[in-house]
Parts: sequence; structure tokens; C-alpha cells
Amino acid sequence: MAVVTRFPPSPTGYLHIGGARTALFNWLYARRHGGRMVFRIEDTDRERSTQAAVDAIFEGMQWLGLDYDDGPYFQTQRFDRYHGAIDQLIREGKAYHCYCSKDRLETMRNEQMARKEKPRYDGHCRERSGPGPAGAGTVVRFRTPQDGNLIVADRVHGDVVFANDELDDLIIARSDGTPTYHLAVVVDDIDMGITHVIRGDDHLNNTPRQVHILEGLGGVRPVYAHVPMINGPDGKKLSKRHGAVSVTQYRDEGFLPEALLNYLVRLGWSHGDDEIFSLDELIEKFDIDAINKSAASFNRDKLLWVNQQYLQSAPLERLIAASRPYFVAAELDSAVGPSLEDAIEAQRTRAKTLLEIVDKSRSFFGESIEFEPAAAQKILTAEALPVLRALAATLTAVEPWDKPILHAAVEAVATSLGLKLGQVAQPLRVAVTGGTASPAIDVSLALLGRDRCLARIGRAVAYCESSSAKPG
RNA sequence: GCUCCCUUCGUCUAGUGGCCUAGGACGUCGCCCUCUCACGGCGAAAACAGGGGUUCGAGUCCCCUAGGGAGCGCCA
Repeated sequence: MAVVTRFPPSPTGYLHIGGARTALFNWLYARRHGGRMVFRIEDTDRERSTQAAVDAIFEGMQWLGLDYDDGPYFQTQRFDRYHGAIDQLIREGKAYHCYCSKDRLETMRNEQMARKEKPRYDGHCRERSGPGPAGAGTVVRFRTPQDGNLIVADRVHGDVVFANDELDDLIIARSDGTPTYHLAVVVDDIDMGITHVIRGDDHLNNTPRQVHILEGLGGVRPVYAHVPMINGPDGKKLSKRHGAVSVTQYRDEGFLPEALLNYLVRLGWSHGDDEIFSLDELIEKFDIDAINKSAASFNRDKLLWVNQQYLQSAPLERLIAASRPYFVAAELDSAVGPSLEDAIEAQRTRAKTLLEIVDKSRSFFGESIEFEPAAAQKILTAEALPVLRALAATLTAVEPWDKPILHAAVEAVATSLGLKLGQVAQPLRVAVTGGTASPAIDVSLALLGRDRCLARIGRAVAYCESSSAKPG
């Protein structure tokens, strides 16, 4: 039987890290087995669902490249079907109308809690027959078996036993007639032919109730796999307090989607000691049986490292395409600067994010630069003057202006002055890039081109002269 | 409170009764490379929550305790 998985977010916010990983697992599992992934929007809670959230989730999925094969379905468009299911359950005696008031329910719950019991519905309307009190609000409850156990055969947790008498008769239709989450999920999973339910383990406790409804409706149990949660760096539930939780925020910060996916897949899943996986490798190797049971803490440093690995190994074309928007946003234009290709090549082993590639490339774009005060004060001194003058003279004549020749030229200046390469390269670096950290000096010079190098060296000479003229 | 789940270095994890003197990765620290910042290379510190069992032998199986999490909604 073909595998059918699902990703069913409720549109009450952006696509967050945890949801993205759940989607990833479902996506990988479907791909791995040549199956399909259904995309379903669980918007039965009309109070909290928004179109903005729907859009944000699509945006996140799209950026990550997690596509779906079926859907998107919106639960709010399937109410007829849910009503049919509810009617069927009532007709078959598997569900019943309940006329208990919210007040009654609340007092009951309070009393139960005071008695240190688990709060649950007492079955007051369970055996009632005929119409209820006029004018009373009515909901529909599912008649949950009261004895025996229900065993959930979970692929990550193993058999989990629930005593049916721990469960109560949950509401499947609200007093306004709309179906509740548990009912809608079950009906959808049946209708959409879901074979594997891979979801957060916060749903493990909900599973027995859903199984009862599912079987009441004549459905076949899917395979369940409850995956551990992802917590914040402090081990607490992931929240805005922890900074970035929306996947698009990682996009904005310059992470590659493939790197985020790679990081995410390793939270709760592993394949021996492997760390870096291409998407194809993941599809080939991903397996539910290798999923852990315990929650993981999100760690930004490791994500940065993974991203850096991708920056180092990704095809140049990929990096050019991925970083172009960041260069544009930073207003760095190759008309006055190197090609993106050259800039990226020079920075890819020195940056952890696309944003860093851009930031570190700023001095290579545009005509003039500002010298970093601390660097200039320390390096552009009277002692640097002869070095910069010699450099200017030599570089004027360098032909062609390329890396090996430039390297030889700088080295020749050092030799002729009886200095070490560093004593020449460092003033030169500050002169042409404004700071003390940049790509190798020959690379930096090549990136800038002769004219801008010479102009900048000229400005550095002027700086040295003026500062050495001043006392102190 | 009740029920369920979880527990290996700071973090992600390997480990499915002997291969564990507990391995890898991130981070941290040290050294090397080096024109700077990085990359890279080498090395170090760092964990089986605690207690009982079972077994010739337990990180691995069982029980208890502790800690953490989830569920107990006319939220999903």
C-alpha cells in the first residue's frame, strides 16, 4: 500500500521550527517510500485562524522546498462531510447530544479538581433519550468505551497502553454545530487515505480518543509515530522569547534552506555519526525507526556550523542565486565592485551566513571607504608611509592585475624593504579595505581592481601624513 | 491532582547485554598552519539522573525514586 503522510498546521501563526521539522519528517517519509504528502489547513477554530497565517505557512514551506502532493485542503470547506460523520455516529448510537450547561460542566470540573481527581465529563447525558430541555445549548459527545484498554502501537514509543476509563466523552460538535478538532482530524485522515501519522508527541495523549472515533467511523488505524518536541536553547518550550522561531526569520538572517533542513533533521533523528546530508541522501536514509524519544534543544551555534558547511560546499551558482537578494538589499552593485561570483568565492570560507558574506564584502563595493578608526590609528602610522609609497609605485606597474602577480608584487616590496610579508600586507589591507580583517591580500587587491586600490592607497598615505604631523 | 511520555558530555547524538577504558559532531580550551580574519590539521577537558534488582556480565532488561514534558477545553 502506498504511503500517505500529512502535514496539517493550524493557521494561528507563522511556520515555526517545530512545525517545519514535523513537515520535513512527513515529507521525507513520503519521498522515501514513493508515497504522497497531504497538506491540510486545520482552521476549524475560526477565532484564531487568519489568512495571514495561512500565507506565512505557505511562504515558509515554499522557502524550505517542502512541497506537497495533495491539497491544500481547508477544514472549513469540509463541514458538510463532518456533519455527515457526526450524524452517522449519532444514528449508530456512538455519539449523543449533551445538554449540560457550561456552568454545570465548570462546577463539576472544579469539584473534581478539589477532590484531586482528573477533571472529566461525568456522562450525565449519556443515557438520556428524547429531546432535551427547550432552549438549552446542545453539543454532541462521542460515546467512549468505559472499560478495557486501548493500545496505541507507536513507531517511536512502542506500545502505549491507555485505560479507557481515563478517557471521557469528548465533544465532537460544538453548540453552534461546528465540528471540533478531534472529529475533523479523524474524518480527514480517513478520507484522505492517511497511512502514517507523524506528529509531535504532545499528541500522544490525544491518540486514544482519536482512535476510538476513527474506529467508530469504520476507519483503519494509520501507523502512528509521535516525534519528540523541539525546545528552546534553555530546554524550555520554544517561544518568541528565544528569538527566531519562524523559519522565514532564518531566511532573513542568511541561512540556506537546505542547511536549516539538515540541522532540523538531526533533531530527534540520526544516522550513525553522519552530520551533513544532501536531500537525496536524506530521502534514501530517513527512517522512522531511527527517531529518538526525547526532546531536543535548539542550538544556534550548531545551525551556524551546518550553514557554514553548506556555504563551503554548495555549488557557486547556488550561492550566487541565494545571496543576490542580500547584496541587492545592501545596495552592493557589481557596477562599482567585483562580480558576485568573485566576492562570494573570496568570502565563502570566512562566513557562516549569506548575510555575513555580504557584510564582509562591503568594502569591495563602492568607490571610497571609511577607515576603521582603531585599525587606522594603529596601522596607518608614520612607519607605514614608506611601505604604502613603495606599494603604490609597484602596483601602478603591475601587469596583468591578477592574483599570482599581485602576490609576487607585494612580496617583492616586502623583500626590497627588508620587511616580513605581514608588515607590508597589514598596512595595505587597512589602506584598501579599511579594516584589519579581509580575504588574503592578493585576493583583496584583485577584487578591488587597480584604480580603486591606488586611490585608496593614496588616501591612506594622506592619512598617515596628517596623523604623523600632529603631535602625539 | 490524575494519566501518559521522556532522562548518555553544556548542546545534538552513537550505543538494541560482552566490540564501552562510553564513540562522533557543535561549542569551549591548547597547539600547528598563516599576510589579517577565517578555512583546515592535531590534541584536551567534558556524560550513562539516583537507588535497587535480573544476569557470569547492564549505558543497554525490570522495578522504585527524582527531575523534566505533555494531556485532562464547545483550542488545535
